[in-house]
Amino acid sequence: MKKISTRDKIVNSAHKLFYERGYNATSIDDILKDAGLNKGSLYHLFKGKKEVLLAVIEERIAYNLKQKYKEIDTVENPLQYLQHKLLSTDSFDFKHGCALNNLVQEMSPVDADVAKALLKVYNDLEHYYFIALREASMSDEEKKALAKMMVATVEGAIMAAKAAQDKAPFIQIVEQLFKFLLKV
Amino acid sequence: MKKISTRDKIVNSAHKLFYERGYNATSIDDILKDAGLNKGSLYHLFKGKKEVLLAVIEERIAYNLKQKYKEIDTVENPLQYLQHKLLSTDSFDFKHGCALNNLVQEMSPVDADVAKALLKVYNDLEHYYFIALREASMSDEEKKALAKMMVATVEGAIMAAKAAQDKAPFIQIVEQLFKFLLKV
DNA sequence: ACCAAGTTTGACCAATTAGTCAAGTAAGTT
DNA sequence: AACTTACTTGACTAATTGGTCAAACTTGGT
Repeated sequence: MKKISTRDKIVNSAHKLFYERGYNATSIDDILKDAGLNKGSLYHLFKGKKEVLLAVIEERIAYNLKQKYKEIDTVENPLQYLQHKLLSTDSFDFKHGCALNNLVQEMSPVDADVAKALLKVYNDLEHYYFIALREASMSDEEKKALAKMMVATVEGAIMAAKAAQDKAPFIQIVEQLFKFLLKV
Repeated sequence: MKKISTRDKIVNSAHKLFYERGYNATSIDDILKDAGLNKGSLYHLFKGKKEVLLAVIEERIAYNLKQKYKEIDTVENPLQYLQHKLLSTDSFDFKHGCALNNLVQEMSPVDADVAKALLKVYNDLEHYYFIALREASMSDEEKKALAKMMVATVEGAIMAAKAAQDKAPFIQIVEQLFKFLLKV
């Protein structure tokens, strides 16, 4: 039974609620209620709601991505590893989609600071896909372009699942994508 | 100088603002201010904010999609036509992304009625891509799966452009996708 | 002109929003 | 014990939220 710092309680609750409801639809009071804290504690630690969001992006979303793909450059068959990671059952929550994607949609056009933080994570994501292509016989430029497309397809697949509120489209699209990759 | 009905003024303003800011971030007062109308007019014509959203989805987003792709089953080279439509400069606003996608992200997990209306449009979108594949030498099942993947890739490309707040990633990904399609 | 239906006006309401702050408590340092 | 710093409490504010409604205005039919 380790005790969780006040800061972590806030960032955890904010992460969860921003993911499930979106940034605008989550109030500070919602976060505090979920975390079991009072208002002053939050404003003692953060300048405001936006700073909480930046912490969520940098300390949770970026971190989770790193945890998910950190082994990809040591693994034997990285493309297969990637496919397996994507299709493993708890890979993502089809109902709420991709935490990164969700925030990009909602926030990137609206706030430059947030957009910058999100773009950094997005670039990391593309980089992991680039590494997954290291065995492929093509130039680095081509790998980069292909990785970009793969990320787009997977993110689009998550969105398709969200539109249908059903995981099936996601699986179908990812399988189609990898069927494709084998041909090239 | 034709005069626009009150209803159309509301739906137009709502469509624009929902697209630019999102549903939750747009207040009824914002819509009314943009439309130059008073509160009672809106509540005379609509039950509430959600009904305005449903009108936007069914009368604007679905309609615009239809307008964009209605010629695709008569055109000579439908795949090339699709590519051209996607890459034509005013095809979409990279800053705000895809109106359909945006609403799916924000609303589908939260409201079943809205999710249903959005899914219908999403299925139409996939159907247009399916038609664009009519010349391809494969079974209808394969075409359907491929069309699904193409939609996902294009939607993901829009999201990549939104993340970067720059149209370039979108163009790159769409080009990569069609380069791919030629190989198969 | 008269009437009834459709439409518009804008003040009003209760609830919620992000953010403030003076007062209190806990925890370490000497 | 005395003192200082870090943290927590929760009442408060000003603004905004979606929604209501009685009164006023248009409009078209007779």
